[in-house]
Amino acid sequence: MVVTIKDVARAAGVSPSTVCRALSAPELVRAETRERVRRSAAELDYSPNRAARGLITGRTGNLGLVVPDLGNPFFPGVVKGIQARAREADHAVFLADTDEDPAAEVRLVRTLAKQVDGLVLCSPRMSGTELRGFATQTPLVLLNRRVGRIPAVTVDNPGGMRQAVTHLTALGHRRIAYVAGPRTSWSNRERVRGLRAAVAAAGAHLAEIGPVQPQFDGGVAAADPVLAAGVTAVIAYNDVIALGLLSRFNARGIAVPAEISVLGFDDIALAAMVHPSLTTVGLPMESSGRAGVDLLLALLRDPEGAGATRRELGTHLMVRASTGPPPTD
Amino acid sequence: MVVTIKDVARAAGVSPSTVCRALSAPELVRAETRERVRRSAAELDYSPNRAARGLITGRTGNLGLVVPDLGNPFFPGVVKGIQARAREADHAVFLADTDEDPAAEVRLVRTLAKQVDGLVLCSPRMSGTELRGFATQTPLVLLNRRVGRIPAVTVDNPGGMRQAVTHLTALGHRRIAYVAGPRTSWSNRERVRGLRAAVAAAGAHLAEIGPVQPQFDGGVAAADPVLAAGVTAVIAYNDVIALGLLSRFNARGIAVPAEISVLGFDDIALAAMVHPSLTTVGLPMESSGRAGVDLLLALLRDPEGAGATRRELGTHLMVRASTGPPPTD
DNA sequence: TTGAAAGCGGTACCAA
DNA sequence: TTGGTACCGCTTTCAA
Repeated sequence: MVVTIKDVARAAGVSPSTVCRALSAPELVRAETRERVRRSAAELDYSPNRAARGLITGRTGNLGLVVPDLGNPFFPGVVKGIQARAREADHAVFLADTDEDPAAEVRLVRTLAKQVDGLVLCSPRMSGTELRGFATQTPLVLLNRRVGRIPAVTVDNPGGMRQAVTHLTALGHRRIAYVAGPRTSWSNRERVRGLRAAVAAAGAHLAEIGPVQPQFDGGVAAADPVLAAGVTAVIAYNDVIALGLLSRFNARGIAVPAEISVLGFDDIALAAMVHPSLTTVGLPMESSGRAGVDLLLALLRDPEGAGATRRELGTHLMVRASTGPPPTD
Repeated sequence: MVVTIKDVARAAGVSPSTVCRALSAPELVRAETRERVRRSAAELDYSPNRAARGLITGRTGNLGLVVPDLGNPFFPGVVKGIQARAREADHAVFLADTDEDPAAEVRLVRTLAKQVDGLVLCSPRMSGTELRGFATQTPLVLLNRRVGRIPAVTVDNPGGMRQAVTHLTALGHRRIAYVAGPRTSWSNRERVRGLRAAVAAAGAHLAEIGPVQPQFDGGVAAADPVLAAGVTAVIAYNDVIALGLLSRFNARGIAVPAEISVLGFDDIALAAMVHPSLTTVGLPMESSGRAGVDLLLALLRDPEGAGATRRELGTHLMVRASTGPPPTD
């Protein structure tokens, strides 16, 4: 059987109340008693049942994290940051993968909400209305999405696109393609917005392909339309799509970057491992996670949230081997 | 505020007991009352607090999952399988990443154990003694590790190595290198064992390199020693190491597979995406996860576990572009 | 078929 | 400084 507070109380010859105090408000207990209780607790290897505690304090010491798809190498980075920061603050993290299913997402949020102090929703797929509903019931922080006044951590997508376009136009590219991610993705909309502005400002020409699934196969499928568009460079919604492009170009014998330059977004670990290595816009994945937890903890301390409820983080271009000057023919 | 069973009871004009029954043992409630309760529950968007329920039933409907490092692309596959199977059985999954830290692993298991019905520990790093201790206190299933009689799901590592060696020797290779993973890894020990036997049976020669970190950089570091060993083929502990090998070979201008064949282990999604695509021993990652949950659920139903407590799953060789005949000079 | 009451493992208040 | 008691949200006897 699991050891409870009563077992410790009996072993130490005190009441459960005293055990509770000795462990969570030591200054209220006589030093001698405190020590006795602590020894008993240690001997019995006691640790309080957080769920039971949460029932009365309203605080479980647990955070919930919901992500759409752990298979997308972008998310593990965020998860790492969140876990690290949460652990520093002595909170455990419960993680749920929704498998890109908005309905499952709603169910999981509902289930999790009861057992945690607050939730971090990473790139949530559910509707803004649903999100607003949850936000009124439970402390909530969004990552990579903005909905009303819900606390959120985002990255500067337009700024990233600006850097990407500056890089390409400096190399001499004038005709650029974009392979779009899901229409429902907030990040995709932001990236398109920034891209159009940057391309227009540079007086270059933009060909928009897609949307495609933000996966390897999406990139494979987009490769031929990209070539048909007669561009000298292509920017993908994310790195995974870019890898699909590279693969298909390779299969068709198209040299990268000699014949076409390829640029990704996210800087997943993989981007540096493939050949040619992928030029990409790096996002601060771990920092995003940490910032999300910081916002959530602040929200828990001060539920009315007079403090900052928004964070926007910068991006940085990682120039690698997949981009170069356009062909000179 | 969150809606509780009392709110539903009040709305439906019945007692909390009746609400409880109407939702979890419908046959005990008159049809008319049952409907009234259900409508009220739906209107108020009520869902029971699983932690509170767990306090009394001893069943939370939650499973805990502990993995060493989500950044290793091997684990998300397993996690997917576990989540899918758990969801079918109406269980939520709480996932903790230990960041490869055995001490953190112990802490997390202890914290999680109180809030879940049982735990799946994926490739646990803690000592066998500690594992045995936990196993007596809480329902536990191990993935990729065998310790005493603790229920476990493993894959046939020696069998996978046999397939790999058969493939290489059939191509004509006689001198093969192995880049080893961590000495503490149960899987690595099993793979080495199978490999030595298979190489000996084929009358070939084996050069053992490492151990190295099971990461990209580990593979990069191992590449030069592999070449120095004068082999015509190399098998890596896992795909990530193999990718590091490919990268370094490429940088040194060594053609794969013309000059040396490279073979991985795991079949992470990435293996098919790189160029040249990676021949590798595929493990049933999702099935492992599902099987783990199955074992755990069986254990919960029948704690004495008269049933099967072990599952070993098969492996399958994925022949791709990174292996070919040895150079003919 | 339904309700009242006890209790799961804790914490918090009040009184001693 | 300590113990008794009530209660968090829910389930489960036991009676009615």
